Amino acid sequence: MGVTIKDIAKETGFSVATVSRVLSNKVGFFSQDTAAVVNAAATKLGYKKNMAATELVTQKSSVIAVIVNSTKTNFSDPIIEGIQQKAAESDKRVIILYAGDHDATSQRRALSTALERPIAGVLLLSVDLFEENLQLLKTAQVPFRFISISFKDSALNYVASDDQQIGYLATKYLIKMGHRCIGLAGIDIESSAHTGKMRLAGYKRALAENNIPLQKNWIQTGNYSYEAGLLAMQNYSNQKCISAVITGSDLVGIGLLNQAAKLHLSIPDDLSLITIDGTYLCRIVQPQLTSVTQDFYHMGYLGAEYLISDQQQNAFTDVKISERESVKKLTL
Amino acid sequence: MGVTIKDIAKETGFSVATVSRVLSNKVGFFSQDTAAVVNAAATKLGYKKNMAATELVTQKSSVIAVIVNSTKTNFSDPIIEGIQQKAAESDKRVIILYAGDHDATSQRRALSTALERPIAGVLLLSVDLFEENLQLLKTAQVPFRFISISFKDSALNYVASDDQQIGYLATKYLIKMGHRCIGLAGIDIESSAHTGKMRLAGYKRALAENNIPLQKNWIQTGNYSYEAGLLAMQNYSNQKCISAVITGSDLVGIGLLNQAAKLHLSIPDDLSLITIDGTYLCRIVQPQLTSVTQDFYHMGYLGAEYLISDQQQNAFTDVKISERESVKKLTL
DNA sequence: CTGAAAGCGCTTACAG
DNA sequence: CTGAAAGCGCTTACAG
Repeated sequence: MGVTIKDIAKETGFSVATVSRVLSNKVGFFSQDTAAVVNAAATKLGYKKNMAATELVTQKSSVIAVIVNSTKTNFSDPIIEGIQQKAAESDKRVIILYAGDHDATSQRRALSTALERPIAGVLLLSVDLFEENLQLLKTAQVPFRFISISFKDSALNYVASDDQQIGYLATKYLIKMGHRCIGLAGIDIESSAHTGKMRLAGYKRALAENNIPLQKNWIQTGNYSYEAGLLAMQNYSNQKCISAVITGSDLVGIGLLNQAAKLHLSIPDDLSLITIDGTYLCRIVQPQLTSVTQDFYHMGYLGAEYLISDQQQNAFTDVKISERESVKKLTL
Repeated sequence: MGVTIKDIAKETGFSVATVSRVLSNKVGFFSQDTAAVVNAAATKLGYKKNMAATELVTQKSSVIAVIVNSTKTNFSDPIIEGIQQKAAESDKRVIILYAGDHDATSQRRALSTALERPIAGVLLLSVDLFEENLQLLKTAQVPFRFISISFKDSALNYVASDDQQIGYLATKYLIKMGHRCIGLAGIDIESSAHTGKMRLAGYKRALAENNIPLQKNWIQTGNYSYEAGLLAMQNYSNQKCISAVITGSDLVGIGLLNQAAKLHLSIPDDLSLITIDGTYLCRIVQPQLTSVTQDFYHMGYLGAEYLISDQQQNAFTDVKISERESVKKLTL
């Protein structure tokens, strides 16, 4: 339908080969005069290159497919920005595919959409791939890398935060602030959930190092959602000992915050809160939430960089404590 | 690199034509026996169709490109879900392109990425296209439609909320609740900003119908951001008359809410708030924000439907008042 | 510097 | 029901 190089060839009298050469700027293969004529014709006719054809013949593509969970969490945006930045620097394009919310069918659909055309690689943003879909990806002969999710077996490449360190840092910070009864809420520690288990391990390590015996019901598992936060706070409300809680995501933290208010508990006077993620949500609630902040932007940037340069090793991006208003220093 | 129909032809002894026919399920053009053999070989070899090639020859595509602003607003998710739903029903695929935040360059990059390959159409989610990029889109010979943004001139097709009605409904609701000094905050009413001007028009109409003379500083313009909300509240704080404010987005509403707290003003006791959008953010702040709620999911669904079926008319999706906790009934 | 030709992976009249 | 052949829009050795 659109105008093709054939049209330009006809218009200018040059062959399609020559037209192709100037349009794809194969320097040294055409004169400036020719270039001028061809380019003029191209803009005159409103030519737009059909990359699909180019990709077919060159057998390579400059598009990176990013698969994202349409999850309730909200940190994909800075990751994607980081990816876009790196992609722009490397002259790659990026397309984004939504993989639903832990739904095998829509996960497969997203993956197929990406894999059914030539692509430079795929980046998976905190998507927990079903086994069948992982196989699909592996057989595709396309480089891929996970972002914001890490794995036990290092067969799968990733760029993520060190979840053990996150759990450790959060706990140590709270201890430093004088807390000794510390909850951990809203994380998933089922067998396949590496993230939650690592955070738990870091939490336990910090506790152990400070000779604090872990009480069983300090841990309130959940799926990182707002509702999980609500529920966790409900469960903590009859444990008077607890003076601080680490929450698995900003939304969990906000859930605790709001449920606490309902219970007439004041944050941080009656209960301190430190949340994991540190997205903008921390700053739009009252009180603002202190957080272990992940460097999502850099995670995306680095993930794209590793994918593009075909590096094989994994990487952890930095995390840091962002002190805001939800943790109270206890003086004994 | 991957396995092609040629490989399957070789493997099975059939011609590529026959292989193609069974693989793309041209019923009636092959026997069940043949199909069985070919399909077996396909799965055995791990065949994956190269849609780029298919699109090249058939001159059509089943992918819809969705261009989104990587804006601070957060209503794209339900819109995209609606699009995905309709796309799945119609056997279309969807790819998403980020167009930056009102940045001409990254807008063009997103558009080019979409337009440089065969696509079924493009959907633009509240992206305010620069003139040059609009021209690019128009010359592409591809159907397109805007979502969540409407236009004065109906040359451009859209599915959106009726912004005039939004402004009108919000104002009327507040009046019904006994308010007569009503602010309007965080909207953009510059010359090119149709959305803001329509909301303002609705607001003015409701005021006029109730014989309320509009005071000039009731209107605090802004760019729909959290910061705009903060600033607007600051500006309202010396206008004791104002008893209620309509905010241009949920983030603006939250900005007002938090700035009010800083000023020791209690919502809704000292000031009522109704916000426009009604995303999940309204439910995770305290008090929960009453809103004029837009039907983003349906907006996406309908936008995709109109695009696919090539309808030319515009459409408004429903809006409704969701009563929560931020508006107080004034009894005179 | 330029053109004719082959080919990327697929589809589809046309002929059998 | 099946195959040979042309062609989608491009690129790139090869020859000049």
